[in-house]
Amino acid sequence: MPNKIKAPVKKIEKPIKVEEKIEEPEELKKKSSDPEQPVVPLPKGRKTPELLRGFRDILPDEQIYWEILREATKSMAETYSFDRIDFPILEKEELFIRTVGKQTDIVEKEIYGFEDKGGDKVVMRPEMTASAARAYINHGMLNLPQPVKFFYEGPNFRYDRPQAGRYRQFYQIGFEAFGSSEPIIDAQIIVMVYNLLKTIGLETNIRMNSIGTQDSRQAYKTELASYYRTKKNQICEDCKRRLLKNPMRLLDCKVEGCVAVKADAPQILDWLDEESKNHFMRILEFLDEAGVPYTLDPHLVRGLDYYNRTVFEIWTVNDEGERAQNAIGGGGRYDGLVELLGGREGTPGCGVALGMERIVLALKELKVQPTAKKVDVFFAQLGDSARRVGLKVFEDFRQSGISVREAFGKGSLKTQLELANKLGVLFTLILGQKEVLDGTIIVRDMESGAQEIVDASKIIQIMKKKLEIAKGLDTKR
RNA sequence: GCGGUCAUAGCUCAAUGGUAGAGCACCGGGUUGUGGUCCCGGCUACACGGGUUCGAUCCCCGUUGAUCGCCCCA
Repeated sequence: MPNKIKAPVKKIEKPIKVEEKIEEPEELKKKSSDPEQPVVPLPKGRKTPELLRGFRDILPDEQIYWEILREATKSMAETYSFDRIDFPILEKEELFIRTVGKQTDIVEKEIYGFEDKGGDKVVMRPEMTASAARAYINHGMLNLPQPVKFFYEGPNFRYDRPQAGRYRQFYQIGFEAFGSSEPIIDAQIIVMVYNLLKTIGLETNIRMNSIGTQDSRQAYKTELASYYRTKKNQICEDCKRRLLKNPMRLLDCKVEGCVAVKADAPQILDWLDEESKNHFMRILEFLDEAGVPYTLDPHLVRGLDYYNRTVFEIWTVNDEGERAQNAIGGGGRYDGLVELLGGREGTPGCGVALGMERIVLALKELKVQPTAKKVDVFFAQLGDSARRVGLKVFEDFRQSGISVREAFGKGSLKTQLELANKLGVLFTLILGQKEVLDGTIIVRDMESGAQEIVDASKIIQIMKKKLEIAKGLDTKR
């Protein structure tokens, strides 16, 4: 506790330092750092540090879309009983090597990692499902009523080449359910996400596939590879590489020759074990029932090692643009994950991750126009005495719940009215020297320009009444 | 990691081998304390480095960044 009291005291000193910085940047640099160390000169002509590649600021203009998404997520999570959980950004490297897979691109070349001062190999998380499983085990959640369902939201990091909707720091929303292998769980997650996106205005299609169990998948891979080996002279260079590294990816190739070869390739669905096949059929039945549009995509393979059985991706429909066709989300079942991390044997799980910037991008492209929040009242002031009184009046308004804005930093009334106009407020309150002395406030109706002088002590009630009347007339507000 | 395209003010875009303009935005003004129109003024840019040239924003090379595609993924 004593620490908490001390902290603000220190902070008070800070603004003074900031001012010094503005006046004498060179001086301060020398003082603040080690005097032995020469000041590193900034590159010529570049006064401002630049954004790191693949990183971005999410500006106020865009926040509305993020808010819409977060709000919808929260309410959807509530109705489907997913509880909020947050994980640290830094995790042990081991966590992802064991789960995502050492051979995957994510781990092989996209990890932001370093050794910390204690010698631990740490990484900035490239995804969150592994953390979810880790948390499930760490906190003994196997003792809770199953399934245990969480949702989370936060940044992930992958050192990848930036592209539209792809950043090195990207935000995901995830839903995970541990402890049930019922196909209804898979279906419910898909239905929920589909509806979540629908409520914010995005029409999607789910691409569905099942990759069976480890064993059945392995058998299929072998079969597929041997099929392709016989056609080796007909496929492209990339595919020759895929054949060695990741045979399932062969089915993704768009090169003409390869497409022809693909037509006769063995299909994974034919290689599924009975149980997986059943599981998959049940899910599809549920989706049919729920009216979720989906497409079977036998070529869909997810890049993370922990998946088994169900895999799916969420795509926006009606993407006429030339943009890279990016899935806005993906997920699947990961029945071996918990066990892989040392949890109880056979603990099943299923989840989904949504790419937030991709959703925001889609919202923007589909011209989903978020309605800006309306402000009802603008508070204008003139002169110091008005400011002093105004601060209090403004606070009264805030507490009364009336949406109000101010510009105490501005001097002229003209400027303040301009601002009020831009905000589209219904009324502007004007408080000047004269009004302070008289104990009054001017209320200006912004539509008509009519003004009225009212008793300052009753201003809140008066405005409440006026707003009620004004809004009653204009149903749009 | 590989390939294509691109890089002029905060934004959208001009012009030019002799160092740059507009619109919007922003700030100020059009006499004392009144917005939505109008008028006036101000601010801010040739991504960075090197080469060719008497001289480069413009031509060439490199770097960085953006964008599109491959790979992969959210």
